[in-house]
Amino acid sequence: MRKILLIDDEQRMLNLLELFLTPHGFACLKAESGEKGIEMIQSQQIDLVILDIMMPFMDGWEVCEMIRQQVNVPIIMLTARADKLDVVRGLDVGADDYVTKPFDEGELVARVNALLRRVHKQEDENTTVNGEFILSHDTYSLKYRHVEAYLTLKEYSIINTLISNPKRTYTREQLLRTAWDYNTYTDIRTVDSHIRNLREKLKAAGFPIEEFLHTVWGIGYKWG
Amino acid sequence: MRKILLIDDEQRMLNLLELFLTPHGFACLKAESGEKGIEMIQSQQIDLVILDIMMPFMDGWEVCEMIRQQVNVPIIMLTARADKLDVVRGLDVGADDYVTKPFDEGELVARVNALLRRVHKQEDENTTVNGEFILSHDTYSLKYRHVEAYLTLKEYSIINTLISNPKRTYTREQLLRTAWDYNTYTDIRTVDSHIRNLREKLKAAGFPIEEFLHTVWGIGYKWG
DNA sequence: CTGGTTGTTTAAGATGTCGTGAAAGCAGTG
DNA sequence: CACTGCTTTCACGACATCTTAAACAACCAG
Repeated sequence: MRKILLIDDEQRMLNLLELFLTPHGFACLKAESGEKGIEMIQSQQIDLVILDIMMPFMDGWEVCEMIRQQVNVPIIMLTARADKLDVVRGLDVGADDYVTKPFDEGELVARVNALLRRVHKQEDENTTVNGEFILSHDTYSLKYRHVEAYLTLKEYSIINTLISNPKRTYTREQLLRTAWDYNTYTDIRTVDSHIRNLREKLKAAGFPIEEFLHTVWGIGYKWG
Repeated sequence: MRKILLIDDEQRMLNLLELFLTPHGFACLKAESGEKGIEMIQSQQIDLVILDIMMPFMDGWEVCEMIRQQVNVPIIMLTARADKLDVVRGLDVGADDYVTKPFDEGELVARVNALLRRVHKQEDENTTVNGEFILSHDTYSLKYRHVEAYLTLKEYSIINTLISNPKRTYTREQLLRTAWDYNTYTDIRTVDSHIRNLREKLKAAGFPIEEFLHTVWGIGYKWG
């Protein structure tokens, strides 16, 4: 079930949005200020944000920008008028779509669905490198030309980080941070072990892995 | 200079778009059909696509979808009416933004710029640019006209210092301080060795490095 | 031209990092 | 509780990078 965070200072609007969305199988979380919304984003996994532009204290632009600095969640902005300048500014701070008030249930749900579809589609595309590799988040497996290799949790985490940003070198530190809990004190060289296992496993599956999973001497590892 | 590919079956519209964009420093390429547009995308580096929806043979939706299967270039769609269904469908096939006809120069340019900024934001944040040279802090590499040379840690540190302040001459002393730990007593001549390695490596990659990485006799080294 | 100073090149030695193998620690399963 | 597979740790040798030293070339002043 997808979780949608609603941010609006008007209680009425929060209720309306929830009324529209819940029947279509979305779980709604409500925040009546930008600050609270940002807190909620930090504390839990949100699939999509609907954000009002006109709010006291922090307006929608600021909230949008702050969210973007932290996570890459899709954002739909609520605006009173369909102003072109608004749209341009929204693109600039990283909004993904707009809904102008007043809106009906059909339009809202259509846009939410479209955006979720787009994001998840892109996600699938993002894990496709060189058109030949596909990392599947459902099955924790890496495919190369329809040959599938199943990965363990850590192997998956590591390669997910690396493959999401090809060419970028990650330090062992950084890989630890993304694949392990924050306060666990695991040996830094554990990363090496998993890299080793990955190489072995993928080579055994017949992948040309040595061309993609590289060691960057003195720094860490990279994909591509 | 950013290259924009315009795809529209009407010659008039192609010319109008070009007329609007060229004064703002964009290089325009024109294709009067989806097929030709896709060909051009395959054959060269395009920064952004402007795509008409209403076209004979292949319409904008199809073209958009096909482009997306190949490259991740940002796409702006041109639509006759501001239909909400169009927008939703566009999001679905992977368009990034819309412009409705008729449009004026200001709006078009604003949207193009906004989209380019959004796309290149990430890239720009982690790089230092000097003319045609791009030093990437994620990949520890130096690019010159799309040719990439990977650097070792020390090489990277040194060139990072130099390129961040072009024209400024750094003494070996200063370079040591920025690239090495404070309390390490390394020979001052080590800097020379790394400079040498840099020159060799970058020359081998075909960079005109002798025009940029200069020795300042009696003092040290400088970039530019 | 000459001697002293500074920069470059070369090559060999020191350092530190990486890959490997082996084994212990865990966690889940039947 | 034994079995299995995943995760973590550790130590050794190999080797890329970094450092040092020394020979050599370029530069400058007088």
